Amino acid sequence: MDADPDLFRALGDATRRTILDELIDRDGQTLFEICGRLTMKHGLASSRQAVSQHLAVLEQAGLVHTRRQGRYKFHHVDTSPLRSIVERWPIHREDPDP
Amino acid sequence: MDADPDLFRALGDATRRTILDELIDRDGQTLFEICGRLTMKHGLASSRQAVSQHLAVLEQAGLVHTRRQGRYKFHHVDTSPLRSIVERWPIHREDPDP
DNA sequence: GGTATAGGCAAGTGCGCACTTGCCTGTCAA
DNA sequence: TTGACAGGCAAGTGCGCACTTGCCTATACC
Repeated sequence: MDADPDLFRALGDATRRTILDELIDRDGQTLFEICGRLTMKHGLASSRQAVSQHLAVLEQAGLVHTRRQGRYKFHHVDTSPLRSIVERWPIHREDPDP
Repeated sequence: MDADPDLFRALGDATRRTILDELIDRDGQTLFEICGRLTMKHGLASSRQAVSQHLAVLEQAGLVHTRRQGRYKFHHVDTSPLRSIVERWPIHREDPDP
């Protein structure tokens, strides 16, 4: 009945949504880069472990894919899971322009 | 930074998502109708108060509008708030058809 | 009027989840 | 090899949230 609870759970947290924003602004960041930008640009004093767990949730939802390279792990966004939302509840137009 | 936390909070619960499904299947239901259909069709033994609180969250998110008529209160879906999701994170195509 | 129906309000409870704390693994440069 | 750097794992904690419980208001039908 409910397709993917992981997707909605991932979107349920404000910090995770900001992480998505950051990854769209600059794709392929590492964990420490994301931590830094969250602190600098958004004033979110999130610890490294907190962000790491957030990224794990985003990855489980399929919104983020990871790529290992040496001791670095790059994170890439994938917005395609969001399509299931608008497919489940089609957005009817509000007739803004006559 | 974060436009509407209410929207994502509303979508975060599985019962609320099922309520949206039910209201799309049959718009303008009352509280008791929704309770009945949740129990019958989905096996969710949700109490009246629980569903009432769910509807309040959905209404606060703008996903449900209500219309009073006598002692009845009809609930109507409005999927337009979902547009902010795909506007915030545009869905790029996965090239499914070459 | 009286009663059943449809819904609302508010305090209390249990559990999931975000976050911390502490320690461990693996990679690169000196 | 040794140290710094990038990341992982697991147990513990605090709080928000879904749900219950109990009682109250208002509309409709007899």
